[in-house]
Amino acid sequence: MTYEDAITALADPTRRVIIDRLRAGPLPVGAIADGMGVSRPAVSQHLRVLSDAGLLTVTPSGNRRLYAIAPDGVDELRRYLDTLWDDALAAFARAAEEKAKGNTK
Amino acid sequence: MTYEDAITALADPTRRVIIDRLRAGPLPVGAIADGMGVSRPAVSQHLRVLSDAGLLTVTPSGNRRLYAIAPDGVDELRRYLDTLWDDALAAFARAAEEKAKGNTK
DNA sequence: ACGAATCGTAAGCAATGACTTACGGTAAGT
DNA sequence: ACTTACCGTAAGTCATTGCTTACGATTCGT
Repeated sequence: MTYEDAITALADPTRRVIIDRLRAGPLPVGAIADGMGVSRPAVSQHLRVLSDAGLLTVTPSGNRRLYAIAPDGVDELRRYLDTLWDDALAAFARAAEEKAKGNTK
Repeated sequence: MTYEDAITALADPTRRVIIDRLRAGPLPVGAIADGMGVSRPAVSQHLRVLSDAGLLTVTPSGNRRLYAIAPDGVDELRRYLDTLWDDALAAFARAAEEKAKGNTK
């Protein structure tokens, strides 16, 4: 649910492939696993991790289960990186200013 | 150098603590490691990973080495999440539209 | 010039995690 | 009803990786 879970989930290459496959829209597990190089149970486990991290939503549809990217989960991680970026820029500017002040030579 | 290295680097909790300590500005290794619960060599290894991922810059200053957050590296990861967020929103809107169209009953 | 401080690297170890095969459970088709 | 399709879970294996201790290299202080 936190951005830490999200970033941990996205750290795995296989899970990023799954996310990429869902960029165009929701897919059932079989379609996701098809031609991915890993077994379908492995994909199921990854889907579980991504769902727990809040990055995916599941909607059972009859026999199958449709997975889709959850914009809210992505946004949470996005906001963390925004604050990190702001702080980094501020620190960078401050360091440049200090350096300029110290240039007495 | 890629966003994949960056996200892998940020997946570790200890490394996120290091990043947090650098938000206010550059610090030498000793100051980063002080009171962190892990040994200084461990911090050095983490700094190496973060640097390789393009998230930190190193500026040797005499005896010490100052580490600072690299805004460019953070921005690269930020842009990846932005595109992911855009696609997720578009897919979400499309799915909602399809659902509305299918509501003949 | 000599000792202390700062830091990176090497080697070894233990824990985490990603994968496989096997199985059970529910829905769809005939 | 019975078979087939779709999916999650359990147990076990193997590679990855984060940590520690030990060591070497460079720089500062006196």
